[in-house]
Formats: sequence, structure tokens, C-alpha cells
Amino acid sequence: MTDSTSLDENEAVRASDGRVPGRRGRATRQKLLDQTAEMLRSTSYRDLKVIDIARGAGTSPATFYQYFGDVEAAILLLGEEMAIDSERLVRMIHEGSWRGKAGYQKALAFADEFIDFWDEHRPVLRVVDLSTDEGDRRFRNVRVRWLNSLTKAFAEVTASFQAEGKNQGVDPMANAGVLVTMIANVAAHHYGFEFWGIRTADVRVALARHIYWGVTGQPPPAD
Amino acid sequence: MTDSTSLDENEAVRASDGRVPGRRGRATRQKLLDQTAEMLRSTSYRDLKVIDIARGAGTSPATFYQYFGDVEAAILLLGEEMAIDSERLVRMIHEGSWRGKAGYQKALAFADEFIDFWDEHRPVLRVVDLSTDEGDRRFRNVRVRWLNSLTKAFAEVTASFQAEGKNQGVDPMANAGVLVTMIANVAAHHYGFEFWGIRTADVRVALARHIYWGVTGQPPPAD
DNA sequence: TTCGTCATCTGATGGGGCGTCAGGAATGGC
DNA sequence: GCCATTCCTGACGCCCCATCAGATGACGAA
Repeated sequence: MTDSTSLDENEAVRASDGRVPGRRGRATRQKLLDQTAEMLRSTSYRDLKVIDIARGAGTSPATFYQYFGDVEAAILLLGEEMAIDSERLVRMIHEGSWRGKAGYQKALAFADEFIDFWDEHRPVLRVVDLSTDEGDRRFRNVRVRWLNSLTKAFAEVTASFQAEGKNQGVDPMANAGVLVTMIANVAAHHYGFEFWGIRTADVRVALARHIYWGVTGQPPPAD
Repeated sequence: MTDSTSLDENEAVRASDGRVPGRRGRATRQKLLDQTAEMLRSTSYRDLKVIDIARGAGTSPATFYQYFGDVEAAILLLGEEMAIDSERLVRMIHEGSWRGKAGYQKALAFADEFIDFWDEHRPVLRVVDLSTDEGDRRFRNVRVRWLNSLTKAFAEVTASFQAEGKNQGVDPMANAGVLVTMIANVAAHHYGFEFWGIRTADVRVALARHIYWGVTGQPPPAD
């Protein structure tokens, strides 16, 4: 079994004909995946063509289909990579305290981190969101997995505040879900705010205040 | 000028060759527009083909291009119709009081109305959001116009609370922008919550609480 | 009713992407 | 250096795009 490389991604990576690709094959596959991400950054989803991805990767459309059933399958993999990368956001929710000024600072820092994350993965995220909305199960699974880990983390923090009698009257998961969806959409459209004359700095503060209030049930510390 | 019908939409409606369409032409155009909306409801944006729209409308692709430069142009028009329809939401923000239990009831009612609105216009809205994110100016303009009217309405209410010393420490427009984007994304993905075991009723409450707090700066009335 | 005229529609077309297959090229173990 | 295996691609039939020239329909005037 010299096939088991140091990569732990070797599970379930197979070409369309069922073979398990070797070194060269995996390299080609990766080049196509990278090129898909690259292309998605500059081309609208609707205009994304297999032939362009293949050309950009220095190979042919037939090769693309050797590794991916369709363009969606490739983007889906990018989405899964993204979901893994999001672990750092989950960790951030649990580290440190949500109380007082430190808590509010953390809300600010989290808002920043989340927006950065979104900007980094924006091209993939918008396809995940669209396709989920269109009822595509494959994408919905990715979306659920990535947002659910964040939602659960927020819900746990909320529940701990409820245990001391604060932030009552709301279901922790529902509250966390609304929080996460709020942060996500601000991140998705923060550039858009500029077009009606709202400064990003002000949005950041407004967002952090909502996070802080949503998590703790307390008014944000005046500052 | 017998051309000025009772419709006030007759401004700027022209065929691709510059003619102002007559009765028959307008009917065909409308049929194509309706069919586009219909198609968008059952087909993913990526797979939406001119030929299918034309067939569904009982006409030919060439006719479609007579009235719309491309599929996007048709969807854009649907987006503009939607923006006009959203006036009722703006009115709702201004009617009545945001104070106390009545205010909280209003937050709940607004959440419901907004979610209904989104469900009704969902197919168009997801294209507007995607295309805006992809940098399409035509769609961005529609999106800005429709959300901006809501944002301004919320900002005015927030400002009135600030005038009496409440809800300090945040820019009213930025705060309103975050609110609107939160409501929008909950509306966009409310079905998704079910997939991690959150009941829609709980989401509705969590959302209304955020709206109430965001607008008034006060904790929601216990109930 | 017939005709002329303008509005409206569409068949036909060149261009190009899709997805598949058979066969050619590269690789690596021996 | 040979051969089996892996990997890649040219070529193909199919379908959609977007355009244009010419056919068809609508309607008022004679």
C-alpha cells in the first residue's frame, strides 16, 4: 500500500472511471481545481465554461471530465475545503470571554475575521448560497456544515449566559442562527454599503454591537 | 398621441431596433417576461436558456432578442418590478409605533411580511444578489434601490429614538443597514434553518427580538 | 373587399461549448 | 529497454447563442 501518501485527502479521490489517480493524475486534478477557483474569481458563474477552465489549466475539456462530473462538482470540492478552513472561526468563538469590554472587543475582532474570511472565499460562497437557494442538495450540505459549526458555537455561549439568568426568552440555536446569518450577509455585501454612503467602519461597529447583544443579552459597553 | 395608454410603464419600452412596440408587441414582450419569471422558478439560473423561455412563451428565440438584449436584461426588469412592490414594506416601517409591546408585535409582523415578500420574489432576488456580488452594476442599482428605501426608513426610526437619548453609540444608517441585511438573509435562508433542527417559529422570535433591539436600543418586552 | 404599409415574427445560419469515446502518449516497475 | 498501466486529447454529434433577411400578420385607406 505505497498508495497512502502523507495527504489525508486520498480517501475517495477517484477519476470518473473509478481508478485511483497516481501522482501525475492528482497534480492535474489539483491544477484544474485551482484554475476553477481562479476562473470563478473573474468570471460570472453563469459564464463559467469547462473549456475555459481546461484551457487555463493547460489541458483539455476531456481531462476535466476525467476528474469531475461537471463544473458544480469541482466548485463543491472548493466549498468543502472552505468549510474546513472555517474551523478557525469556530475556535475564535470559544476562546476567551464574551463579558464586558473584552467581550465587545472580541465581537469586533470576530466581525473582522469573518469579513476577511468571506472576502477570501467570496467566489465560492456566492455559488454555495445560490445553489443552496435553488435547492441543490450537494451545496446545501456544504452550507449547513459550515454554518452549523458556527451556529452551535454561538448557541453554546448563549446557553451559558442563559444559565445565569441572562439573555432569556429566546431559543439559543435560533438566536445563534440569526446571528450567524446576519454576520454572513453583512460580510457578503459590505462593499454594497458604501453605495448608500455608509462607512465600513460604522457598519463594523453596528455589526459588533448586534453580535454582543445577541450573545450576551446585555447592552454593549459604552466606550 | 394616441400612443399614451393608461399604462405608465410605456416610457422607455422599446424593441431592440428602437421602435416603440404596439399592442401586439407589448403583449408578446409581457408573455416573455412572465415566462422568464416562471422558468426561473423551476430552473437554476445557470441552466436558464433563451430557447426554453421562448418555447415556453410560444415564440422563437429571435423574438426574445427583439425585446431584451439578453436574459439578464429580462430578469433586471423583473427586479425593478419587485423593487416597486417593496413599497408596502417601507410603509409598514413608518406606520404605528415601535414602542413597548406594540412595537415588538410590529417587529414580529414585519418579519413575517418580509419573509413572505422574499418567498414571493425569491427567484429574482437570488439572481439580484448573485449578480450584485459578481459586480454587475445593473443589478447592483436595483438592489441598492430596493434595500436603501428600507434602510432609510429604519434609520429614521432609529434616529428618532436617539433624539430622546436612547439607542446611542451607533450610526443610524449603519445600524439600519445591518438590520436590513440580517432580515434579508434570514428571509433568504429560513428554510435552511430546519436542516439543523431549528424551528421556524423560534427563528421568527429571534429575528423580531433583534429588530426590536436594533431599532429601539431597548430589551424586548418579556412576554 | 382589396391593397399598401408598417409592425411583428421566424427559419436559417455561423460560431462555439457540451460531454463522450477510442486511441495515442507518458510513466514507472522490472 | 520492455511492457503494463495511467493519463491525456482529437474528433464528434448534439445543442444553444445571437443575428439577419425575408415571410407573415395587422390595420387603415380607398
